[in-house]
Amino acid sequence: MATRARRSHRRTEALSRERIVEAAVELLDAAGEGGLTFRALTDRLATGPGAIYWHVANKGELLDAATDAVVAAALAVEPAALPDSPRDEIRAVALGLFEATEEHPWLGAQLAAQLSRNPAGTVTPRIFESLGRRVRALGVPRGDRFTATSALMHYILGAAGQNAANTTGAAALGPDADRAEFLDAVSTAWEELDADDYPFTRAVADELREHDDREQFLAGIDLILAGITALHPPDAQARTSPAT
Amino acid sequence: MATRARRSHRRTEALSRERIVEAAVELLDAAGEGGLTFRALTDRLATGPGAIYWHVANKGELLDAATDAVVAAALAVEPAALPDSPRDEIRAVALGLFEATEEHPWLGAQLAAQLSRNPAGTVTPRIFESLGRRVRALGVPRGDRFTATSALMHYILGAAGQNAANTTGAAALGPDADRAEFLDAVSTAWEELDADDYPFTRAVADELREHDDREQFLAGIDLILAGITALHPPDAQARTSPAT
DNA sequence: ACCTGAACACCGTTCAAGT
DNA sequence: ACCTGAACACCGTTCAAGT
Repeated sequence: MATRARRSHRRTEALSRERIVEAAVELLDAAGEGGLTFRALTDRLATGPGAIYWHVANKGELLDAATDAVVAAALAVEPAALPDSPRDEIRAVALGLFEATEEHPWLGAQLAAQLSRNPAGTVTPRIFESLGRRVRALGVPRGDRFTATSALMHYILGAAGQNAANTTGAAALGPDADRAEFLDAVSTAWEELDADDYPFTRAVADELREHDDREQFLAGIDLILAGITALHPPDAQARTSPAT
Repeated sequence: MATRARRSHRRTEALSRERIVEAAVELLDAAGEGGLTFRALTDRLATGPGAIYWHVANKGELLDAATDAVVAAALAVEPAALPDSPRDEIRAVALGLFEATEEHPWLGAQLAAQLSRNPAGTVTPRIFESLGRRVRALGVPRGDRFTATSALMHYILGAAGQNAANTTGAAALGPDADRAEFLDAVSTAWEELDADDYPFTRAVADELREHDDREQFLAGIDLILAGITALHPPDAQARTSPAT
């Protein structure tokens, strides 16, 4: 159906790693992980596969770079005027990542995959640093910061994956199906589970229908923040000299 | 190096979906997601691709089935004598899933991918039900159970993904490299990050080196449980009639 | 109903050759 | 140094044919 009007320009700019990664993100956004192929990429960039391999080692590295670019962009919003309570900042950082997985539905699965492929990569430190500074500012004692920050990060990654699933699921229902429609379908499926094996899931299925993703996500963040404060009460010393 | 001794039997059992899924899990365990191909599968099962397609719709469904089988097995350990405090049960269920991602390093990434591919699938309800029952038994009021259970599940999925990354990463270092060696390498990499951009991550890098994965994971569970108790204190009514 | 296996379309990657 | 594009090995999937 769509007219094949790509390659309208005969490539004015030279090829670069940035342009390639940018095109990769666009392809991923448009058609998911299956949409990113070297054929589609060469088409869009009006070049041959060899040119891409000059700038990028392989497809895995390209996926890593795309993931990193999107995460970096999501975290870069911070400098703008944010509420200055560490607690609200953590909520804002978390929500920024959450929203990135809404804009880029491939991101959730990719974050997990990227970690497996390249665990020493750049994505984890980025997120970890952004959260950890605020955890320190919260007054969490030195020895408890690693645990608290990890817990926040793991929750965010897990919830982001689930959220991406809902976006993808809605898209799979049809081009004009929205999220509410999809959650309604899942909720109905849950209500039809075996009564003996799934009493709890059946009982809360209707909450899935009504729930607001963002609110739900932030409620989880609040839960963890409450746990941090309960288990690791602010250390007076850490608070008076926050740079420690 | 390994002698190609597969197919020693001329297939005594008939092919079945179970046998196929079982072989798929074995291939995934042995060589990761890249190890599962229809060629390897037909080889191992001494059959042709058409036979597999008779029992399974496509590769995605096969991956889903493998993921579901492994998760179901991990959760099935429950019936055995478990500590009967809901809190300890939640810890045990969580640890069971965590250990499953250690045994099956592909599981972490696959859980995220499976959710995206088939969000209405069987894996989420299984985990959700298992955790949710204990959250109810904990005395969490009706309206807060969904949030509490979701938070636990998301944390577990995120941490499982990260843990799988460490296992995969260690394997990538070489066949005889262990986990501690890998964490040491990541820790060093973190210490070499830019001092201006990554002060927090650099400061806690050494804790990564010393940390025990399981302890760290359970500390996160405890954090969330503490948050649940703090934010949603047990409802006396729910406790006296736990079936509500 | 269940299985065989050749064939197809497509993919990531390489590399000799160009500028 | 950077790019071209044909070629290669491999993959998921199909399907006419068998039992």
